[in-house]
Amino acid sequence: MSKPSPALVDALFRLSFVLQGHLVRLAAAHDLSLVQLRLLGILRDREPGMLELARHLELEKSSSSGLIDRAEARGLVERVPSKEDRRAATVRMTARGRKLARALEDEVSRELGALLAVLSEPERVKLTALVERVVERAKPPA
Amino acid sequence: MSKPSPALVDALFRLSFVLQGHLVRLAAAHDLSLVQLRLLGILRDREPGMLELARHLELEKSSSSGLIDRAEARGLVERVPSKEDRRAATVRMTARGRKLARALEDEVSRELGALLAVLSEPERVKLTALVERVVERAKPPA
DNA sequence: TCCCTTGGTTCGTGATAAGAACTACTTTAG
DNA sequence: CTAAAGTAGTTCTTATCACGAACCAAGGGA
Repeated sequence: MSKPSPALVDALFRLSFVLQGHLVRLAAAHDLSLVQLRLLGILRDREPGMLELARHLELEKSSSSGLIDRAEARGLVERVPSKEDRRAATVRMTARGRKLARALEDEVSRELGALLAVLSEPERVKLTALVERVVERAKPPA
Repeated sequence: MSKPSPALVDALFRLSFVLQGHLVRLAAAHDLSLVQLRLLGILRDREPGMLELARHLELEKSSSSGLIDRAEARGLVERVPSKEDRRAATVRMTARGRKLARALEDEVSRELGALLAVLSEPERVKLTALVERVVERAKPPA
């Protein structure tokens, strides 16, 4: 359980604030909250029910209900009633939502690209590998 | 302006969500919001005025006013009237706030330590260097 | 001195999250 | 087959928190 160096802890948190800051600003530019942005990210490759969605976003189901209300009102997602279970519905992105998600993804990677330009390609590869191993370890608890 | 690989973008954002998630949970365990946590972080080595503080936190001055109200009510910080300018006051951490900040810092680095244990010491050093260069570049725009 | 700027606070409003209560459907135990 | 228990979602009330506009002093020229 050797403590990591303060420099590393500090650098990582600074990085995380920088990244989140970018996300928040970019989302805001499209009138989205950070949670709505995460929602779009999640729906990119999933079509979860409310409950599952709430779990992903770490929200109460009542909160995600409201979240989807708002997103649906803006035409970004739609509730799809389940055929098998008449209580359930899944949430799916609309074409409009998908387009917005794609645009955001683009802007994000453009901005991040500017930051990462300080590193050489081999360095970026190395960084990718290191970070992936760390986040990998973070998954299990979830 | 070469786009970074999606894998890297993805890994970095995943990491940033993991880190922020830790912060949020830890802060919540002490009944603090993320912003209050950042406040403590900022006050560790500064004694800013309201306006300067708002800038650091990217809040409106009215918001930081309320923020400090709440933190002050909990005895974590105090407003120190400026001697030179009778309008102004600076915000300073109290002993109680400092103690809490220290405890949080400890918990944070303990949790992060568990994550970073997947890397060897040389790898951590490498990671530190890479991340520092990236965040360094992020500073200027601020 | 008069006016403009600056540091802060107050107040009203809006967004969002939690939790409890409720509806409707499914599943399970007898 | 039916009653009881569980599950998926919604609704409603409440609390937090951020913003913006209005406001109050107190500085600082000209």
